[in-house]
Amino acid sequence: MSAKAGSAPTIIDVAAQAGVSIKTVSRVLNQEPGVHEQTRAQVLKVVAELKYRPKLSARSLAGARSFLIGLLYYDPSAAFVAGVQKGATLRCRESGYHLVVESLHNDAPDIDSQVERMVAALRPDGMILTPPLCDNARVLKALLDSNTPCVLMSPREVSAAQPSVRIDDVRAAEEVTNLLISLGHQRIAFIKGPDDQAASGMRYQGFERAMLSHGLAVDAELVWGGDFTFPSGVEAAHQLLSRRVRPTAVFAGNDDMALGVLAAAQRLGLAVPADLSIAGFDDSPAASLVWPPLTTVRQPMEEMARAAVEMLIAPPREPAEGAPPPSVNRVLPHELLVRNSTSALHGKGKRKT
Amino acid sequence: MSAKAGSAPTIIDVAAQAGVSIKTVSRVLNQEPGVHEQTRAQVLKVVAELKYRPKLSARSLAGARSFLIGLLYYDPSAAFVAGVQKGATLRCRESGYHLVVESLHNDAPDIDSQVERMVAALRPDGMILTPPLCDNARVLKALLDSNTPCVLMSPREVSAAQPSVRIDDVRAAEEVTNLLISLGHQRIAFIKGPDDQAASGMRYQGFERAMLSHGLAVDAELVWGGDFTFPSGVEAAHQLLSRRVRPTAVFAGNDDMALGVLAAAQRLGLAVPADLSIAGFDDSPAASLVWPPLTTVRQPMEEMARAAVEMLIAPPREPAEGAPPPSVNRVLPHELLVRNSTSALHGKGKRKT
DNA sequence: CTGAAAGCGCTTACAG
DNA sequence: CTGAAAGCGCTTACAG
Repeated sequence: MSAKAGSAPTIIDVAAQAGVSIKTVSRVLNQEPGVHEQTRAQVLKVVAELKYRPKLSARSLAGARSFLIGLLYYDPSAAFVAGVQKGATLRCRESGYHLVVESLHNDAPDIDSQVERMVAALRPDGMILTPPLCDNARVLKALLDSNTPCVLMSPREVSAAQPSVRIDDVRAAEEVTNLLISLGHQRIAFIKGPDDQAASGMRYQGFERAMLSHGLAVDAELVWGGDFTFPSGVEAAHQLLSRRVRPTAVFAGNDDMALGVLAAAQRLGLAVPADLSIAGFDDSPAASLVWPPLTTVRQPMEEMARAAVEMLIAPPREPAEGAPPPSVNRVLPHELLVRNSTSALHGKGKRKT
Repeated sequence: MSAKAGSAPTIIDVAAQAGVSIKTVSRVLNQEPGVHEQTRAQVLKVVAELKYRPKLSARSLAGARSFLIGLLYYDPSAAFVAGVQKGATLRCRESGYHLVVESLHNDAPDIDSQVERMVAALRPDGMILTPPLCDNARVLKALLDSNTPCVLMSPREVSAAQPSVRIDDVRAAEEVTNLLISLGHQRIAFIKGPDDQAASGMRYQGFERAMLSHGLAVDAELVWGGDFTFPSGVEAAHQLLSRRVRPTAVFAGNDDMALGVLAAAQRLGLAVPADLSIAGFDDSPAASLVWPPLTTVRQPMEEMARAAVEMLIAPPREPAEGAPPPSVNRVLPHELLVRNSTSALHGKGKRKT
């Protein structure tokens, strides 16, 4: 009564061996209620003996779920994606799901068709979008049309209709700025990211808010528009450091640009942080691979990805009586990493706030 | 005769609309020979009109292929994985395949069971393994037992029985060393990677070979054992730079360690490359995000991944009469990137070789 | 608490 | 060059 040699056991083999119907085996495997405890134990025993593993394609074809979660990403945010992917695959594994990744080009003219083809073939139970794809209207429309649930990671706009996971970029940028101010810095330069990235504006907002709340003016001469790349950080540094009165600190909207500032400063013979404090944002791998290591903000990528997967595989149910409705827009705590690229201005020490 | 509103069209809808049997539709879609050109055109037209997309789960269940390629990776090699993943997903898309990724911990006690579960559920048509998983005996055995074809990327050992893709690490390390020697350096230090990583030994071999072939001795005092991490590069630098006669150049077995040397040198007040030349290996993202940018070796990750996918979806057929058998162990060309972290020794200029 | 039947949407032999 | 039938291995209603 055992499986034919050579081919993997099927649910029929398990049912026969356990002396039950395949429906009962299915119930046990899917943790459906209403199976006698003894029956359940017996089925589980046979499953273990036979090393039976339900075939995803059969489950997917017959049922309403595919046990597949899709992850769409666009290369530039590679460091961002690494953490996301780790958290997502681990969380998927815990629930018998699998992660299918797809690398897209944000500017591809047929990007919607690429997405449409992917979901039509795979029928994933959900999709995770990372920036800048999570702000791409054509991608979002293709997903909406195909009725695929998705969670956006750090999207530009948050709406009740669209589940998302993010950190509070404004608050985090405010904290970085407060740190610099508390170190005695007043002429603080800011390097913005590109306008088409959601984080750019939010981080600038946080910078501005902190400056104003400390009665410090935001000098337009000390705000430079970069594009989140290393070379644009180098250029920004050359511009900002040639001002009549030089800034004593530079806060770059992301680490790559901060690294550009660091490289430029070192090339110009400036000591960091003695002559210039530098802060970034993201805690990219390189941030701790330079000297001095960069003061920056860490986003909990893994945890954010886990949260995203959870929202997809266990869609929020009707909240219990009186319980608060589960939020579809989650904000996870970030972490301010104070490292050696920032220090007190001219030995003035920590200023009272 | 059109598909029921709301649900996606099936092969039956296409067949009805085109006035042929589903078998003929299947033939056209799978590019099987022996379909009248007019029939083919008609089917294709209806497919386009209906936006019909075959469902992967149905094809997979009925047929011998799953159209899924698995990518197994272990975090530390994150930078390596990014390129691999991009190449793999793009190549997969060209052939209607999809990439399922799984993040594993190389030391997990149940790693073989994790792999076994994954392949049993997914039945991928092939698997790509990156270091160090491609050298993990338990992973390889689990895959062999399940009869899943796999391609190893840069494995420690190459065998005719096991398809692989890699670069010539020995030759590349030799070239880096030759570069340093041609710049006039003679006291060249080398930082090895950990013994359990295949690349460590090969890169050291290349270093040694180049030194010996130029009549230069490999001074045991100038060889340090690191572990491919940034801190181990820092430590190596402190050790190597405190030797009675200091090295004028350091060749680190990978970029992370080279970055550690760079950071340590800068902290010690040494000018790079004027006082010390530094070379790495891998062209990690950070290698060009520091000042000076690192001289290093680029592995063509994307191309390697594309090659791996190809070996998996189009298994080598019987070679044509007289044609050379397609190699299952491909070696792709690397690229020596000479950047600013290396320069001629004390202005001695390029020495004739 | 349990099961017999139908069906998901394709491909595989097989036949003509 | 084309098609009718069976079947892949599960889940879904439905019935008891």
